[in-house]
Amino acid sequence: MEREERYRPQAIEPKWQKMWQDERMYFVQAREDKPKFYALVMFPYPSGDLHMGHMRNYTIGDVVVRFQAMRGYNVMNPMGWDSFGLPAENAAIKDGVHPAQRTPDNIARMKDQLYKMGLVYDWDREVASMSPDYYKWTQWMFLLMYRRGLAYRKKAAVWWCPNDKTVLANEQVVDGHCERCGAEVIKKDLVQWFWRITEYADRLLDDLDALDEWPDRVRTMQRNWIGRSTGAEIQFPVEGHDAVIRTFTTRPDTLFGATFLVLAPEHPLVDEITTPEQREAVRAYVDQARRQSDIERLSTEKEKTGVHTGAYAINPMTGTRIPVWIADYVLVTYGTGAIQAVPGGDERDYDFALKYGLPIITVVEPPASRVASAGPNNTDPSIAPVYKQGHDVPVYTSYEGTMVNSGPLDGMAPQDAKQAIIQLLEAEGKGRATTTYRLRDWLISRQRYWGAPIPIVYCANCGEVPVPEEMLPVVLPLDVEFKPGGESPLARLESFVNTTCPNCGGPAKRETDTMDTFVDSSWYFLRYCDPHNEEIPFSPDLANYWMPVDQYTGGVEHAILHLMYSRFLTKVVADAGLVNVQEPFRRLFTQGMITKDGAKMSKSKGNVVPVDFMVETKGADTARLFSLFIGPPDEDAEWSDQGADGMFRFLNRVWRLFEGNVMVVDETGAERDLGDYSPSDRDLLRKVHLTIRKVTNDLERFHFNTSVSAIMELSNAMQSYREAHGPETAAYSIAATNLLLLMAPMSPHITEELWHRSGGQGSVHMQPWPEFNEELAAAEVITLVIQVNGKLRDKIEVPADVSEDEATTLALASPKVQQFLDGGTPRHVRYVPGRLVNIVV
RNA sequence: GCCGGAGUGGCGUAAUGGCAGCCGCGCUCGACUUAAAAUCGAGUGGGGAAACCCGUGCGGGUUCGAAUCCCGCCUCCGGCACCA
Repeated sequence: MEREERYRPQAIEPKWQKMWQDERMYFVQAREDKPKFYALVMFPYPSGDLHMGHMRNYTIGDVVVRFQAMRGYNVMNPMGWDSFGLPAENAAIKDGVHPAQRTPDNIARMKDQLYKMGLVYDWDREVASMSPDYYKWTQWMFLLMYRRGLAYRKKAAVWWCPNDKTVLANEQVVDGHCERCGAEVIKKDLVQWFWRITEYADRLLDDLDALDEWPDRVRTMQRNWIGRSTGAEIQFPVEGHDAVIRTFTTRPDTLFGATFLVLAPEHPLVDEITTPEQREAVRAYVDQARRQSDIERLSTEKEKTGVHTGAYAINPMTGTRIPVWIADYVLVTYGTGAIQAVPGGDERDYDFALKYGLPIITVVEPPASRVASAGPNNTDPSIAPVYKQGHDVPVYTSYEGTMVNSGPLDGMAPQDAKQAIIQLLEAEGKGRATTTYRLRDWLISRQRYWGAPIPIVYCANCGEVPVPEEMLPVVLPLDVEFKPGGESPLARLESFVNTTCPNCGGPAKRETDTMDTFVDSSWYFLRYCDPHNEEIPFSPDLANYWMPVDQYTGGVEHAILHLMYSRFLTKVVADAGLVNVQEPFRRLFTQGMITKDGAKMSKSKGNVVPVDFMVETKGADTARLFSLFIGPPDEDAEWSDQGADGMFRFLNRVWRLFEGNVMVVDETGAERDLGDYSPSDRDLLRKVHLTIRKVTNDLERFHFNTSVSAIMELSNAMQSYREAHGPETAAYSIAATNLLLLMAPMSPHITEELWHRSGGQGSVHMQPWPEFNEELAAAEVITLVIQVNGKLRDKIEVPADVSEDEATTLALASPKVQQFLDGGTPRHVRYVPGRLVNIVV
């Protein structure tokens, strides 16, 4: 290599990018002679420009791909575009450029940026959700759902974003605000399309247990979101009416303590049972509840309020007449929208009972030990009974204790009483065991333009008719006025709306809502397996070969929405026999954000570090390596231009390690006897093999920051060796070869360049991953730490195979130890082989 | 309130029962240079002249030995939250 030539990434990176692309190095087919590895990074929304925050994600994915390919896997690494969605439509409204025009431009720009970062994809598998070739099959998925009874239309109170002028799924509402634009959402009664994800709630929950290569955080979030609780539904007849109020409770054992019922203000029976005397008060309360924003209403700080309907219900076990109230702390959307209030066993009911003077009965007597250990100042009713406002009956919510005042349940433990009362209720037809979920059905219709049309027509004769498969796709028309106005812009396009019924041929109207873009992204990983199939969404054989995704990488912000919808769709597709995996993503990695000036990079904040800038000034390898080195990849990290400069300096040092006549070797292991190496050769080879072990383990476990630091240590060792012995030794060649191989997945260009310059055959990326050699890594001399009373006092060099007796004798002979022994004898000596001697005096 | 996760030099971090601070940033000094940049070298937790002492959010505990394990707090981040 020319001595004077400097490292100029701009001169070498494009050359190798072109080579990887021209040689189709990462384009793959299903084959049986190699194990498969499906690597996937969440496909991006094509907003146009990528910054280093995005690049951390794609770099991680690329390292996985190149690493697993070197390890001999048949690696599929596809890329595509989540190209339907609101931002393009909103931009179109603002400046008149049609999304169908703008989006391909954005895709081209982003593709170029991915290319310049040296990211390698199988571009033959590229998909874009906006393409009719793709959304034809998204519509097919809708029909599959419809056929299986999982797609239905109903009028419901749904979340509406007044800014984006569309409905939102429950999952897209965060703290009462639109997940996308941040506007406060409101409730509207609308007829909408839903997918019955609740039917899969149990499977979605139970199968989480088997996803042991997912972060616990994500699994916990999904568990919370599904929110399964088991209990009982109990029927309370209303006095003087045919109506029966059904309540849901997780504590049916406390039924004998139910002294009133509470309905949500929106409960359908409210009007029917309210007495004339209470009509005015009830109406006022309902109005007031409706006017409140959900944020106000759901505040736990607020004092509980309610009003008596005037009606009474009968406690089915005691026969007691108990009043029926309405209160806004009961939610119409959860359980049955009605509860049995047990003030003695529930703090909310207790507060409510105290405020309105309702009766309180103790049904669970706590063990004396609990009361004693909680002490007199306890304020937590889940620990011990609490007497609020000096009332003589306490509230106590724990399961521990004995049933009292509960007829046949008296003396039982609450857990046993729970089973017993359910049996009694079921025997008498007054209730049943049941399970409820926090999870709601997935609202998939949107009143917006830039999405896949829902393939349904409405016929005056036949009613709701699914568009037959052979007539797909229902093409999204381009000549549309996309100003939103509360209904889909498609509704104003008569040429789209008016059609004929596929059933009877009579006049019909098309559904004008489009699908939530999360539908598009819930199955794209299946399409990648067989992206050009024109007959079916994907061939089951190919999907069965590639699925599941072995490594899925993306942002934790998708922990609930995208990841749960994808799991749901995969299960439905599996139930239909199209693929034989129940879970789409075997291993999940959620990477942290890169911040700049303490905030997420965004154009509006002006704190982005653009890809083009990084590539032009320091090169793709520096950008890649620094984004891996910046910190643990699952945590957020702050971008530092100075840190990136440091990484550029490191690559310059690596470059200079190859100055002079440095040759890489084909066999990366030792091809000579250990005895032929000098002691400093052996030291270098030891470092090489320790680094092979460290980097291999770290890349498997996604500890990229520590692999980079291990590689830096190796390069420092090579630098020292080179100064003493020059670069033309066998040991140095072996070190140089392994340095390039270990760095190749992370900094692919410089390694490819140096590999070729140093006589390497073929691409560095097609070489086998280096093997760790235990023998070469073994040390002949080790440093033994000597502690006195657990504190470091001395270090001695000893042969690696030193015996305990020898080590102990050497340690006791240390002058430092003698000083601390002060003439006495040690009380105790502990030897940890190969590590330390601890002397207790 | 409940459930997770995290608190270590000036900064990003490393060490998950055995040498606290690897690697890097920054900083200081030195070499090269007319000079600067680049590069290279030395140093860099605090105190102390040194021996040594102190030090991983706070308080206790287990252990020969604790950043790491246990108990009790504090702070920050994320999720859920009047969910019956």
